[in-house]
Parts: sequence; structure tokens; C-alpha cells
Amino acid sequence: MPRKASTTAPAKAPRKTSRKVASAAKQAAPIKTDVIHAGNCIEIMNSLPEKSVDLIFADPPYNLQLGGELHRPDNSRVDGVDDAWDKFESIAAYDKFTREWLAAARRVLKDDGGLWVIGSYHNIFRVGAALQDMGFWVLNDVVWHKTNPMPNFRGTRFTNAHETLVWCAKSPDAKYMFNYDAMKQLNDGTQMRSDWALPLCTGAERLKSDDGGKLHPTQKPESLLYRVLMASTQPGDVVLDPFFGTGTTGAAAKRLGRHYIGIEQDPGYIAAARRRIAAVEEIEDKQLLLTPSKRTEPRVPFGAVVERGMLQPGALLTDASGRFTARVHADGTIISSEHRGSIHQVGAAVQGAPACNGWTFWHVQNGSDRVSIDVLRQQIRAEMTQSIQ
Amino acid sequence: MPRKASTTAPAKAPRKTSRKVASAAKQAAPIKTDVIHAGNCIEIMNSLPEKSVDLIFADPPYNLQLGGELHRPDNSRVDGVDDAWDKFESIAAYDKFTREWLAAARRVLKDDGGLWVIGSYHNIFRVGAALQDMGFWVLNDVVWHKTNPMPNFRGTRFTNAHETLVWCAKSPDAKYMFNYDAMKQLNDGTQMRSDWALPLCTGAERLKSDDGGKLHPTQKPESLLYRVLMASTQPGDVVLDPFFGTGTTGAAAKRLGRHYIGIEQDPGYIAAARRRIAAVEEIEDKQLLLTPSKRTEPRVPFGAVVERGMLQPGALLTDASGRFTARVHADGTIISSEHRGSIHQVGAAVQGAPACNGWTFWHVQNGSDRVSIDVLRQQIRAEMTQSIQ
DNA sequence: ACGCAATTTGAATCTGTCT
DNA sequence: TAGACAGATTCAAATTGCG
Repeated sequence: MPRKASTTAPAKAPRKTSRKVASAAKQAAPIKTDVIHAGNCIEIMNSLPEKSVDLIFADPPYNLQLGGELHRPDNSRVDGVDDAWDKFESIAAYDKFTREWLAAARRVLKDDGGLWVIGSYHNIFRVGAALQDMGFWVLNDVVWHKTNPMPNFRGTRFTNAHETLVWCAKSPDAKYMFNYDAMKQLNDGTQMRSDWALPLCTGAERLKSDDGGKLHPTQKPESLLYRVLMASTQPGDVVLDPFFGTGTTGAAAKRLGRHYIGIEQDPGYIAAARRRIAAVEEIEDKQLLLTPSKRTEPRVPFGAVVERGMLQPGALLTDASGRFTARVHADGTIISSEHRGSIHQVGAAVQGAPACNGWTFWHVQNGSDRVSIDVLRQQIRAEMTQSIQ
Repeated sequence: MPRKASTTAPAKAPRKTSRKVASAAKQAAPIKTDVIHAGNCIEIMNSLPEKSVDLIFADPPYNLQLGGELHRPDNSRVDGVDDAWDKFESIAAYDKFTREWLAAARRVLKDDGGLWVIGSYHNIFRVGAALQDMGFWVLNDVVWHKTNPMPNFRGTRFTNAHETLVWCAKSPDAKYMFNYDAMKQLNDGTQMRSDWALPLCTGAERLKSDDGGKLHPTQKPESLLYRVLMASTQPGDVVLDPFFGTGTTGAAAKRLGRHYIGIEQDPGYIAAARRRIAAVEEIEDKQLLLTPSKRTEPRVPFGAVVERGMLQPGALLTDASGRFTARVHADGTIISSEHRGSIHQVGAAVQGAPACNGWTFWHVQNGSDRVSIDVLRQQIRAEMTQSIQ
């Protein structure tokens, strides 16, 4: 039950907008965006208006439970995650923390909004189970296949070469946002899979501290956020990140014409994030951000084709092979030897199929070859889009 | 803290063997192997001697919760999993079932034994959390990257293209078995990663029922079990599969010189498994079984170039001569004055050619000269080839 | 028998909107 | 709110069919 992006309106415009109170509520309490809040994410999320953000991306502490120091075969020391924010007393304490921030996130998320959480095997089962227990509806688990992971230096296990993201909606019947066509384009024309091959955040993209080391131990690559935001938001949407860190989510959001709200406890990270996001250049031509989708093109009833005289009552329709035929009636229904109804209904009936897209199924003779009646729809749509502007 | 297979002695020889009574206990109550037990897996596991098996591989019901019928775009019907054994009243009921069979599995597993469970996002968080709660120690979560998954026919989500396996030991300090070198060899000399690219079980390997359809709805490929058994058992080990189905685990175990114990409720599956395993020929030279998949050059979608920031949305592309131009969109499509589509489509369209390799046709300005965008693809491939097995 | 085309199939939580 | 209806939607492999 995904929502789809609109081609005509850059603003979020699900078809039901007019019937929804959500937009009114949003205007009543417009949430402040493109800001970073300093402090505890649970408290701050609870201070924000409820049902006010379109997407939440969360990269919570993983509760890594590392042992002592780890060294590479050449004896150099591995700079692991040993920060205080990743320490929990027990699994139960981690579960409690997880369910508390998820509850606050659920409250601030719009009913049709999306939620992403990234983690590893240390914590992702706790997170995933909590999500399901709290009523979230998992849409996909997505694997980030790291193209350049850190090897397992001891040779004791498989190279830990991926992380897992859970993408979910707020409920099973929510109208979540999914830019199917944009994802397909991004993958050279075939469906985007649930496993994404992307490199770690290294090189110039990786923020450095004064001593030259990495500023944040788990900075995510912007490419990962790029895909997340392209997949599940529209331009102008509000994206909340309760574990903002050095602001990868904010940088990607700004780059893609989305608004961000960051929450972060560490003043050093916040300062770095502000500098980083300020340096991001927004795309000037907003048209570049649009991701057209067939689903949101204006509907054209077949009757409009007859009405405009593009087909006369009595005109003969056939399928591509010429095996099935039907005639057009003045009211936009069509009639075959045994069935009468819409182009879709008759197309399905003559084939004995459960469904049929009549626009692509039926053809008309044009000189020596057959042409799909969908070209007639295209002509009408072309006229419609011109008249709008 | 893995045990390693000894290169000199084929028998199991963990370093601490001399301090253990396990081998004596095993001789006192030799467990009957290479059998299939008919019945409920919890009851039967509880009837087996405790701490008696070296490895457990479990492919439990996933609790898929499918809706109505699903059809492909060509209107053919998808043969989904609608078996009674995959139906549970609630998440709580599934959790209860999970923890009961895991408790029985824990009892029958040796202290240094390994446990694998495979699942999807529907159930794997429940399983993973239960494992951690019960004291198991997760060693890796392993992603089975399906090379030929079923697409998402409605265009509503990402193609569900992987499943997850959790590999764990019985406790944090257990001396589990891991054949590091065998895995490394299997992966062309570099460490085996936590994501495995393997095809689905299809073709001649897939067991058929009398009506020609699939005999079991979720038969796993033997290649998956090969890798599991090669990684975490030694020849002669006893492998238990409490959800034996049509015996993939048994077939792989026999092929690799391991012993199996299967538990299965369905008499039809048991009969098929017996026939199947009887037909398996044990191979003397285990090395012959190592069949690293031939690697083709990874396909790189143009979107990956944009996503990684190697080209910004709005970037100008030209052909080698500068005669044609196009601009990059955020979703990886490009737009010329008259055409929109992939780099290949637009390249063909502007030339009026039937086809075009966009990677070599389009260039970007780099200082004073133009560079083919194919160099960007080469960079990405260089990263990927290090990481794909 | 061989080569090419057409058909089949796989663990799937698989629609949106208006009346 | 339940029902009707428009109409959008698939990839890699293996197998079968045909010339």
C-alpha cells in the first residue's frame, strides 16, 4: 500500500490529501526543520509535535560488547568502538532503551511515515523484535553489503561484511512512501534489491578530529542515506534522525531537497555536523529531484478518447495479435462477442484472466500496423499537462 | 575462541580435548545417526541423549502471514507458502514455539557445538532475540544473497532478495568449530564474508511431486548446506536438523562425510528424503566438492555513480566531441533537450541510433580534457571485486 | 542432435481510489 | 466501511518447444 510520488506537484501530494486533516494539522503546528537539537533524543522527540515528521532514520548504539583490545596481524591496534554511549548494563537495559526511543519516535512520526533503523547482529534482533511488538510493520530488511569491510584479523569467524537496515511503516495498512521507479532507475532499470553494495565511509568524506583520527567511530556513508531518502521520501519531506552524530542524514537530506531535524548529545559532533551541512550545496534545479512515476500520472477514462472523437463509436479494437476483437460504444464501454464493459473488464474476460490493463491490451488499426490505444491516452495527457501550466 | 580443524589429523582435535570428558560421554551413549525420526521435533529432541550432537541446522517455519492470492504481471498465479505448518495464531504463539524448540535443541547440543537458524524478516528477529536471551552467543549473521530471487511483482517494496542465517555457539566461551582455511580456499584465497551469493534451489535439484509441481515449498539449495557444514563441522561430526523437510541437510552431510539426524512430521517428505539421501554418493576426496562460483564482472548501475557523489545531480555530460549534452538527475537518469532515460537510452536517442553503450559514449569535463564516465565505473568495480566472492 | 525462442517459476507479510 | 473498479506490475534461470 505504498504512496507514490506525484509528477505534477513537487510537494507531497498523495491523492487523498484533500480528505486528510494531516496537512491542516501540519500547518497549525509547523515543525521547525533544518535544525540540530542538543540533548537526549527521547526527551526531545517527546517535546516535538506528534505525527509531524515524514521519515525517521535511526542509527542507534549497537551495544557491541567488545572485549579487550584488538590488534591486526602487523600488531597495529584496531580503533574500535569504546565510547560510553555504546555501553549498556545488560541486554534488558538495552531493550528498555530501545523501546523507549522507539515509542518516542512512533509518537512523532506521521501515520503514513516511514522508519529506518540500522544495526548489526549485536542489536538488530532486539530492535526488529521491538518494532514488531510495538505495531510497526516491517516492509523490508535491507542488507548493506560493504564493499570494503574490515577483515576478521583473528580468522575466527566470517568477515563481518554487512550491516542490516530494517524499513517499516507504522501499521500494516499505512500508505507508506516508496519511490519504486526512482529505485528502479537508480539500478539501471531493474528492481532495486534488498541488498545494497556500497563502500564504507572513508577518505575525504570521513570527518577527522584534530589529531587526524576519525572524528566519529561509526560515521555512515552519505551514499547509504542518499538511497534511503530517495527511496522513501519526497522533496520537501521532513526527516528526523534521533542519533544524528556528525550529520550524515542532514547532509544527504539537504543535498536531496529534504528537510532534516537532528538530535545529538555530543557538542563536538553537533559542531562538526553544522559545519558539514553548511558546506553542502543544495541542488538549484528542483526539477532534477523529481522522480516521475507512471502511477501518479493523471487518470484518463477511456470515454474521453471517444468523447474527443479520437475513436468513433463502432471502431474496432483488437489485441496485439488480432485474436480478440471488440467494438467501441458511445459511452466508452466496449463489446466483444460475449462480453460488455470497460476496456479492462472486457480485456480480462476475453482472456479469462483475473485482470487486464485495457490501455495496453487493446489496439487499433493504423494503416498497415496496429497501435496500442495507450498512445491515445498519451495524447490526452500531453494536452492536460500543457493546460495546467 | 574457535576450534580449528587439524591439517594433520582428520579426527576432531580441539586444543582442550584432554581436559574434556565429552569424548568419554559420547562413547558411553553413542547416538544413533543417519536416521530420520518421524514426529514432533521438540519431543524427539528431548528423547535424544543430551549434549550429543556437534551441529544443529534449523530451517523453522517463517510465519509468513501472506494475504490473498498474488499474480504476476502476466496474470499467472504465484504458488506461495500456504501450508498449515507455517500458520501461527500470533507473534506470541510463534515466540513460544521458537523458544521451546530452541530449548530442546540447546539440551541435545554439545557444549562446544554450533547452531544455525535460517529465516527472513518475518521471523529472524524473533529467533535472534530468543537465541540471545537463552544464552547462545551469536558468531555471525550470514546473508544468503539470492542470485535469482523472485521479483516484487507489484512494485511495492524492494525485491526480497536475501535470507538471513544466524550462526551461534552455546556460550561466549565455547570452543566452537570454524574451518577458517577451508572457507578462505572456497573464496579464492580471501576471507569468506558474511554474505554468500548462491542461487535458489531450482531445476533438477528441486524435488517434484507427482503432479510435476514442487514437492516442498521451501527446499533449500544443497550449496547452502555445503557451506554451512564445511564451515562449522569436521568429517564424522553429527548434524541434527529438527525441520528436516526433504532432507537437504542429510544429503549435504552424506556428501561431505558427516552424519545426520533428521526430524520431520510429514511422512511424504520423509519418504522423499530417504530416496534422495540413498541416491547420494559419498565422495572420497572432499576437495572435489569445493566449487567456487565463477565470477563475472559485477554490473554497476549508473545510479551508483550519482549515489556515491562521483557525479552530482545536475552534472553535465557530453559525448566525446561535445556535440551532444545531457544533465544528470538525482535518480541516475539523464536528460537531454528532448530525451530522458538511462545513459544508454539517451545516448541512443540523441544519435538516433538503435542502441548505445552510455558508459563509453558519455564524458565529463575534467580540467581541460573530457573523460569517459567508464572510468567512474572502473573505480566502483575495483572496490567491488575486492568484496564479492 | 542442435540452436534459438517461448514458457515456467521461485519463503511474498505485493494497490489506490471512489462510491 | 465494504465493495467496485481502474489499471499498474517481473528477474534470472531452467526447462520446454520448435524448426
